[in-house]
Amino acid sequence: MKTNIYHTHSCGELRISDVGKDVVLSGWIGSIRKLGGIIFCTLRDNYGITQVLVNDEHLIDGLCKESVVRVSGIVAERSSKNKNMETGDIEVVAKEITLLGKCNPVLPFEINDAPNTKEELRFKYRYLDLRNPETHKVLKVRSDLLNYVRNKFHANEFVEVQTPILASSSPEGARDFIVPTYFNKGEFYALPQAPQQFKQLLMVSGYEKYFQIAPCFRNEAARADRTPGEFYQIDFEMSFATQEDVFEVCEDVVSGIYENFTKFDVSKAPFVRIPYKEAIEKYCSDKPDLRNPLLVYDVTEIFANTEFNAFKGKTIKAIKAKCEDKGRRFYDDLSKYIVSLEGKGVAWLKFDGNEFTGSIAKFVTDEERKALIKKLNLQAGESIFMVADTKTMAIKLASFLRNKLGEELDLIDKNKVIFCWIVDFPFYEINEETGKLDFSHNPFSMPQGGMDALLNKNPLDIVAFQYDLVCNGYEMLSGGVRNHDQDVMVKAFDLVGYDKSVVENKFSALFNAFSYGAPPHAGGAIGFDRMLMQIMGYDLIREVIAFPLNKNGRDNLMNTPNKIDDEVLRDLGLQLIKKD
RNA sequence: GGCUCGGUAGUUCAGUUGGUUAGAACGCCAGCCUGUCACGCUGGAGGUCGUGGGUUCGAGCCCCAUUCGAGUCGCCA
Repeated sequence: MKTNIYHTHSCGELRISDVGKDVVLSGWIGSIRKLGGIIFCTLRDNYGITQVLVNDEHLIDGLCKESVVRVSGIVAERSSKNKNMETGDIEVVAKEITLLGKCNPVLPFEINDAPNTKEELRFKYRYLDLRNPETHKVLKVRSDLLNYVRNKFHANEFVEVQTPILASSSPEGARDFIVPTYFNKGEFYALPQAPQQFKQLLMVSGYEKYFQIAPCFRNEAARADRTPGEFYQIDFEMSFATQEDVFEVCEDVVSGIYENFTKFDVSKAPFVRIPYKEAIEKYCSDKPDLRNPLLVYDVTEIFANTEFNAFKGKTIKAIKAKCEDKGRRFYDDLSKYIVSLEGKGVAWLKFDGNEFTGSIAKFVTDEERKALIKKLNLQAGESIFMVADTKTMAIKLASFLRNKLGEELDLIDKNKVIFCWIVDFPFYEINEETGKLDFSHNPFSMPQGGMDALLNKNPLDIVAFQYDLVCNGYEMLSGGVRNHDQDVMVKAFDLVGYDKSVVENKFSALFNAFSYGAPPHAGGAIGFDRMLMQIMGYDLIREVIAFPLNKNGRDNLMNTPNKIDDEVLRDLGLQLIKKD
């Protein structure tokens, strides 16, 4: 703490050893407790809280809570100490109190109670919200995490490069934010959805190891765990590196982060690797929450000859769980939940060790019953929950059902953090709308087997060097070994019906660069905000962002976005279309 | 774009079958109080019940529309 006219100490540092010292503190008045002849105030700054004893009422004339003041006085030992405060052994006996910043006595909400206030109001007055010590801490932890990550990558010889914000549309699949410009009327920048192409170009430049805590922009709807508009990724790329090399770096960084920033019981590296196909089979999800012990079974074959109409010709997924104590209501609520996701409902069976009871018990034949018991290794007291639909839909619904059951039956240990790598994502898939072959993820990852696989394998059997790091059901990282070979790239696009000219034109920078000697390279990007959210135990990503946009992409503090003057529009060569 | 939930005092909320002057807690204001730390006690002020229409003798409550906010599906690596 630098001594100046405002302070000799911070509000968090005075201790019993400082008793007798003349001190000056500055900060916000947190509370004023008048006990007649004496008054206790708390003074709060960035570093802590100190109690101020005021013996003369006139010293605080005209002051109210949250006023900013300078207090000079003498440190004294308290006659009644407060063990809950770091500075609780002492107090500052005020000699002089100067108002530095006055405050309206009626605040939009109480600072102490800020986290319990309606989010809308908190964010409109975010500067007040962030005064609350609990909320205040978030941005400090964010800062520490940024620092940790930077140091970690620098220590591993990664070069930090800032890639353009004013860029052109990148093929990530989301909609772009478009920026008009005065210099080139009728043309637009796009804010980058990720620095994907730039970082690959840096590999061609020979930097070998690149990283950036990169702002990314996607013009898509928000969720509790997804910001609208902008977010940050820990983006990195390595040349002459394999998938295993990437995993090693990530496991080191991620393990370090969780060890240093959390008290969770975290899975140890190396993290378990699960092929995409297996993840879909066992969990019906490519981002399974492994804290949840429930597995999904495919029972389509068992019901191949069923008389139950809702099952006929459908893919049927089943989950078994112990829930003897649950009544009819539990099963009905699950069914409602599945219906809300556009499913048909949940078919369920209770098993007492011999017989089934439940919604579809009367349709289950003796043969089907035996097959179910065998396949699911069913025990007395367990129930079976089933969803039947088209294959895609059944998988989706089973995934939601698995999560919901895990939550409702309290099967998820909140103190655990379990990481896994989902690997071997399919390179191609059939586009459900067009019925044609399409890329399943991004077209820049390397198909396993390279040109040989593209030429000789069934495209739907080709898997990519494409991987996700999943943690407790959240996708924390996504990456791949990139395709750096022009010929393989052209062939990969050829299989989905794109001519060489499409690749040349659409991704000209990268494609051209690869004709001048590109090293094999691989990398990924960690969702920074989402990881911080989890580290700090929040369910809302907005909590860990300084000035978050709301669900609709608005900032009611700064009134963003807003209309611009007609004159500005004209200068940009833009015209608005009036809505009907 | 769909579905669900919500908007009542500065804040967080309650408000019964549609029925007198719309309540509580916290905060604010005033007074009392010399060891509080969620201080305590007494009193007071504070409301266009999101907005607009409708039904009714009568609407915070019922109906329609609209707006704002949240969750979720679609979407989004």
